[in-house]
Amino acid sequence: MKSLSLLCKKFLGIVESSVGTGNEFSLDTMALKLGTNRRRIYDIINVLEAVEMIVKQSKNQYSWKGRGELLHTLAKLKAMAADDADLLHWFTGTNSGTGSGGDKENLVPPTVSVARQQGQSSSVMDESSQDSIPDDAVSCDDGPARGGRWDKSLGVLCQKFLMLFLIAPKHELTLDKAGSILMPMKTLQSVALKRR
DNA sequence: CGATCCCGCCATTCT
DNA sequence: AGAATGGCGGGATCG
Repeated sequence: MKSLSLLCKKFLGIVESSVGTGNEFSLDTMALKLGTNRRRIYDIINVLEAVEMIVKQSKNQYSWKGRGELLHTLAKLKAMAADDADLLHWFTGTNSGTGSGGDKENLVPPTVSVARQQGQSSSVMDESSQDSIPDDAVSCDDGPARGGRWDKSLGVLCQKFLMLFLIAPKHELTLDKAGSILMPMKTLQSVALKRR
């Protein structure tokens, strides 16, 4: 009764019925309505934000974009994944897990480069042309939809995970394989810097 | 018993 | 400094 998946379903139910596409809602309100603490809401929001169903407006404020763009978002993620040579090689080459055929020896897990941002405000958006939004006021740098902390968050991890799924043969993936690709290799330094 | 998952402490990163 | 975020260890639960 407290699973994250159930919480997420309730979240969607509430946001779709009492918020409506294009409207805003506050994190606190959702926590209250769901009878849970803020911490859990962040988990849900991060994922929904990763698939662009939610957009952060300001602190504590988010807007519901609906499921309308979901397919487009997935398509963009898939395109980005298909563009990553290392990633493709990782799947086609010999390797642990779903072994298929074989040539070289073990490959070094590629570092999927999704939000390789230098600035901030990111999303899957990248594509090509300078399409829509002709600069203007609050540019992409520090618009209302802040983002300084987007990198290395549950959000990017979520997008990367989806990318793996989207290009995986038969759309199947083992947790071990996903982990080996998504988790950056440890170094003595990183281990030493571990908390405590 | 190993694999999963939830709770919530507390480090980070904003205002 | 206080508030907003969210990483992550550890205990609870599942199969």
